[in-house]
Order: sequence, then C-alpha cells, then structure tokens
Amino acid sequence: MIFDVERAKRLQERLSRRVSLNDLDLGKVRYVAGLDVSYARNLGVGVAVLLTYPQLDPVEYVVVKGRVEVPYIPGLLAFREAPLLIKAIELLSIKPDLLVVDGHGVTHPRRFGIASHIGLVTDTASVGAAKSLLYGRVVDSGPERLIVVDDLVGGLVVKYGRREVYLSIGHRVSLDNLRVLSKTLFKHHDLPEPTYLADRVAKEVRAVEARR
DNA sequence: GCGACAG
DNA sequence: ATCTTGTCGC
Repeated sequence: MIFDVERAKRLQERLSRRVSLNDLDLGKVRYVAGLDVSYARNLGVGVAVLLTYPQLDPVEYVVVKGRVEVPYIPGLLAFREAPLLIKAIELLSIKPDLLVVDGHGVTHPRRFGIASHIGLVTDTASVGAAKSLLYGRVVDSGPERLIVVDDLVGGLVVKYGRREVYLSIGHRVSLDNLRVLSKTLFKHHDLPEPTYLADRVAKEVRAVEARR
C-alpha cells in the first residue's frame, strides 16, 4: 500500500489548528454515537451506533464494510479507520450531537487523533475513548487523573471496573465537558456505553464475515 | 541509535 | 485490531 507518512503528519499538523476546545452545551445533546472498527483480514467493518442522551438507550446502528489498505501506524490511525466511520455516521437517520470515538483526540503527538479528525471532518462535537495511552503523561490532580500534553490538559483517566479508559477532547468539547461525560457516558460496562455497543456490533459482524 | 507506540 | 486454551473472578 502506498501511503505517504510524512504527508499525513503534515496534514494533521495543519488541521489540528482548527480543533476547537470550546465548551459544548450538554443540555442540548439529544443523541450520541459510538464508533468502532473491527477487521476480518483486509475487510474493515465500521460501525456507528446511535443512542439517546443521557438515557443511553440504543436507537439504531449502521454497518459499513470495505477493504482497508492503509496500515496501522501509531499516530496515524485515522487514515486507516476514519473513512469507514465517516460513511457510517452519514448513513445514520439522525445526526448525532456528539461522537464517542475509539481512540484519542488531542492527546496525540500532533494534537489530532482520530476523535479530533472525525469531529472536524463531520463538523460534530467529539471525544476520544481509548483503552491505553498514546501520548502525553498522566498527572494526579486531587481526585482526578489528567492527561497532559505539553502545556495542555487534553483528557482524563477514568476507571469503572477492570480497565482504565483514557477520555480525551476530540473537537468542540472542553475538559469540563469531559468531566461530566466521564460520569454520564458509563452505564453497564467499564467502557462508555456507546463505545461498548459499537464494539460489540463490529465484532459480531466480523465473526460472521470471518467465515466466508 | 534506542525506546515508545490508539486500533 | 487479530491470533488463541484454559483459567481466574464477579
């Protein structure tokens, strides 16, 4: 696969300047979408699950399958997964007010992880929910654990159950929004409900697709 | 050159 | 992410 790493990095540096850290009025958020991708060899299965907010009741989901040629390179995940996910988002019958993306947002080497990337491209508020740290350092601050990138506090670490989850600012969301979401996005699992559901659907479809 | 490294 | 058996724990 021909993939220009340096060009991709330059694009991220340029687009990162357009990321907004402004506060989102969560009182006006009616729907959130969870996004995730699973793979069966070359076939990528992108899933977008729509849920009500703050009830977190599932409304519908969209599955988009397609060949993925871009390799996984730490820091460049969006170039591999964003295409399928953006298509899935566009196929939802209702436009979500907030996206919960599997991966990081501004807690990224160039402050432009997949959550920021998808949020900016779709012009939608977004947050990242990752299962491990990619960039930055975790700093204890009273009762909370913050993810600091240079002089920016871009996310926080939460733990509801077995594993820790790294929540980060994607686009058009503030750290205070993240603090609220760190409580309202979790329901029955150790992952945010939108992420959990998207992951489950993606893996189920992958299982079916795997034996063909 | 060495180590780190979302999914 | 995916490949994989049994195994530990709620």
